[in-house]
Amino acid sequence: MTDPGELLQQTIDRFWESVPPTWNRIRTNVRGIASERFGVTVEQFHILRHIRKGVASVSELAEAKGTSRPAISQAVDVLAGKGLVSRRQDAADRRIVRLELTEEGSGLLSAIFRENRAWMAEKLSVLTPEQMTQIIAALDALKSAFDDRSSDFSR
Amino acid sequence: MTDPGELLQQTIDRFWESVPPTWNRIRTNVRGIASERFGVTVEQFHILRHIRKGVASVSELAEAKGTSRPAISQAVDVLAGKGLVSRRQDAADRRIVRLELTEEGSGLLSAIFRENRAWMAEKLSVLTPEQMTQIIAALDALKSAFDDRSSDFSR
DNA sequence: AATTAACAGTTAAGTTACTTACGCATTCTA
DNA sequence: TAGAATGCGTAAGTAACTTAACTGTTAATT
Repeated sequence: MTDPGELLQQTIDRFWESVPPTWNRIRTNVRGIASERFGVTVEQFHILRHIRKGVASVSELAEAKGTSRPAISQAVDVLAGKGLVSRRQDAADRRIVRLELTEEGSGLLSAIFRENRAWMAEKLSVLTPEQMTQIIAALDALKSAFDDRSSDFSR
Repeated sequence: MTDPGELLQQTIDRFWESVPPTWNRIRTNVRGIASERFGVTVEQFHILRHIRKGVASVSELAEAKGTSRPAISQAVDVLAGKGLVSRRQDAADRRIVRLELTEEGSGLLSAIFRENRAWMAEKLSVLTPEQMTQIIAALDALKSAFDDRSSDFSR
């Protein structure tokens, strides 16, 4: 119907209209749950989340979160102090510190997610099944478009 | 095909898989442009963005950004010091400080957006027009689901 | 009309999460 | 085996936030 370039611009417009406020609300919800009920910050929550996803060394975490290694190192220090994360030297390469969630850390992360999911489910329940399947496909496409591996030939 | 509750859970899963990393990359791109080329932080960029959208008082900004009034007041102070934002007392209610972008602030915001849009356009160009229209509809639905006005009867 | 309450914004003091620069230990490489 | 590269941590400083307390302005109560 319209030319492809304009459609692209529209997509970008819609992204900037929709994603920041939506992400902001969800972040606020997580912050409330994480800090008021479990005494961790949103940033700490995100680190726990990445560790559980398998991003389990300081460098990988820094890369994934787009911050510096010292920032992660310090954050992990706090989390280790709270007993939520354990550091263990890698047997094969002793420079690497393998990060793992402790039982408590894992439980805490699950508890935060559980409460957040309940809240999100309530919000999303206004959508039709068709809208949901559309959202799933759209988010998948968006993620792949901005994925590091695509259109990066510098390695 | 599947029951509606499971579809909802899938939607939430996909949200958490896709939105944080995508938003993170875009934020990193904006940070690079804003800080290296224009000497402002991402947070300052977001405040400029909100002001241009018409969120033009300290309280409204705090509400929109989900932070405290002092945080905004301080950030605006920095932006005013850089000559990017002007404060003007509202004529009708002199408690209110009306915020406006200066010519320089407006130009800087546009310049950041221009560069970011070019980068986003390149990334999104791998998508088909069908995927783009789908993304537009999906983001719209997502935004409306998490909008403040829906399912909030406390006013 | 005077007093009180509510509101908009700022200031102050302290905290958290980040940054860069540097150092240490370990592993890879020439 | 020396030197470079890698992974992590420490140190010092900065940016952005928090809560508490304050000023000035408007609205509400009586």
